Amino acid sequence: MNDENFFEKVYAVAREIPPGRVSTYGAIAEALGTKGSARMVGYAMNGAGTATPPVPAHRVVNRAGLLTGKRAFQGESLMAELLRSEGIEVINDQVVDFQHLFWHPLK
DNA sequence: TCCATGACTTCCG
DNA sequence: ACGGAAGCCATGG
Repeated sequence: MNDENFFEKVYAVAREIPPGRVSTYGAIAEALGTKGSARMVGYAMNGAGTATPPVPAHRVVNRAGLLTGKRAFQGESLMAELLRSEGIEVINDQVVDFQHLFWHPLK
C-alpha cells in the first residue's frame, strides 16, 4: 500500500520542501536517483492528495516555475492560492522569483 | 509480454 | 523567439 518505493520516495521528498519554497519535478527525480523520470514524479503526485500524510504538491512545479499540475487540484486557482498563502507570489499560474524560491532536496 | 498514458525535459525546425 | 515532436521512466490494462 504505502510501501511503493518510487511513490513513497516522491512523497518523502515533497514533504521535505519547507514552507514558502518550491521545488521541481526534475530536481526531485534526481534526488530519487531517477533523473529521467521527472514525469513519474508528477505521476506519483497524482496520489499525493490521497496519500498519508498529505503531500504539499502545490509546492512542486515544473522547471519553468509554472503550475502545470494546478488542474489536479479541486479549485481552478487553488494551487496558486495555497502558494500565495505561504508567501509565494503567483501570477498567471507562474511562481514569481521562482528561481529565488527554488529549493533543492539534496541541497 | 506489449501497448498506451502522463503534474516533464530537451532538441529541432 | 516560438511551436511542435521525440525521449525519458514507471504504472496500468
